[in-house]
Amino acid sequence: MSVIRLLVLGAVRQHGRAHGYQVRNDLEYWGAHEWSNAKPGSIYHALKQMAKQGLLHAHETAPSTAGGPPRTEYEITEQGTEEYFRLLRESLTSYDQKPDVLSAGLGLMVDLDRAEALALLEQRMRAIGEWRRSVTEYYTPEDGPGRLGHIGEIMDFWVRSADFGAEWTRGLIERIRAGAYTFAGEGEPFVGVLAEGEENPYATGERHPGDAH
Amino acid sequence: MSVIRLLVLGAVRQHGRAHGYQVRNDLEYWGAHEWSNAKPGSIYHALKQMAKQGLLHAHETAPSTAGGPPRTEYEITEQGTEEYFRLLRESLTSYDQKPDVLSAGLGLMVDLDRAEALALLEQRMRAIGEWRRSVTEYYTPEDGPGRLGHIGEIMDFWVRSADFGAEWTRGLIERIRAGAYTFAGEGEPFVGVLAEGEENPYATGERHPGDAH
DNA sequence: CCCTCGCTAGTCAAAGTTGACTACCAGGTC
DNA sequence: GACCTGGTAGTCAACTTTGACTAGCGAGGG
Repeated sequence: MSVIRLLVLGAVRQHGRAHGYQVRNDLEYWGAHEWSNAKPGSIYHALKQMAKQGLLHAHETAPSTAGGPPRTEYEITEQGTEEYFRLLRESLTSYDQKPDVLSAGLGLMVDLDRAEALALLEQRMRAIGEWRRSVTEYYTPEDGPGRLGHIGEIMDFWVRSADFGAEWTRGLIERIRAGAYTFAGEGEPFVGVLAEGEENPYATGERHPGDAH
Repeated sequence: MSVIRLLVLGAVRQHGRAHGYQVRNDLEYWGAHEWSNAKPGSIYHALKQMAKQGLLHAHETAPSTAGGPPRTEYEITEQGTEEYFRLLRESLTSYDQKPDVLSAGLGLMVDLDRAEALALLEQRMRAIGEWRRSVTEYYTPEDGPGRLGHIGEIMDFWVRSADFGAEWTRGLIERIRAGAYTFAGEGEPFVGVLAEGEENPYATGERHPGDAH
């Protein structure tokens, strides 16, 4: 499950036709550089790779109007659209502890219709529950917890994280069920990408304290 | 910050002298294959790379007693020990949202003394607080939250995750302060690695439901 | 006594990630 | 009019990660 691929496919799809730098800006607008590994190198690599695999179609265009090297524009193919929705559905249902996947799914969930988003999130709840059950069973030594010593803290941390994830998901489900946000097929969609030339209110390279360096 | 490096250094250090397969088994014993990218390829790669960089010293040994190809044993160098403690301290103090780093730190924190572990975790609390403050300031549009539409859910998720992380850390600090676990210099350490030939009670390739595939 | 199974111990090519670097142009400035 | 800054658009080499593959040995079944 590559978060970059999901994000890049989502960005290209919303634009219809986009070049690398636009995608890069969208991801920054979404804050993706903060919670995922969305860096220039990864983005351009993903575009090229997915073009090679037929998920995107590359158009070589004339050198840009505003300086810089000639740029390549990409369009999503039918195969790419299928892959996009596959990744998006997976990001919302699977519980894999790495929060970047879920974040990407949240940013793009409105490309689904409301009913499906709800169904996927319900499925997520079940997945978390099953994960929790299997892990607590599996890692509890016969002579009770505590037997693991400080290693047990790791498990405690996972399990409580899973509980937190479930609780948060439940809240999200309620908000969506109560009518929050605009999903596919519900009129004017939320504008999630930057138009050509629009400035990004959140774009700075600023670091936050506590960031790992 | 490479989790693999931290884990591998920690495992080699506890053994005194270890070959790749032993390290691999320790990481499985710690459950690291569940919450980090500890796979054979990564482990062997990290060993080789760190040997090249002088963090480990490699001994070529005779073909093993129990079949298989000739194996290489590694010992940690002084430089490697420094790097190990640097990574370990960083894993406990820095807040980077990816839970694998913290998990590794938890598994290895008893290599520090109790006072230092507590100080580092207090530092972690402060880092989470600063991170939270800077992010909520920075990403709150002038016309109030909600302005971000569903994209705001991503931020809500991060911020609440940070709160959860802080709360959990506080609990851990209390347990440690109350005398839980055995830290460096406090007598018989907890046995965190498998002796040669000891079987691993948690070793199966079993998948858990909800795992991403 | 042969054959398969599973464990030990690891390799390798392909893919992905990182961080630093390039080149070009516009606009201000000394 | 030379220079410097900042934005646009992207490349590249070095490194890391992934998942599938290899090869040897012992135990046990037939």
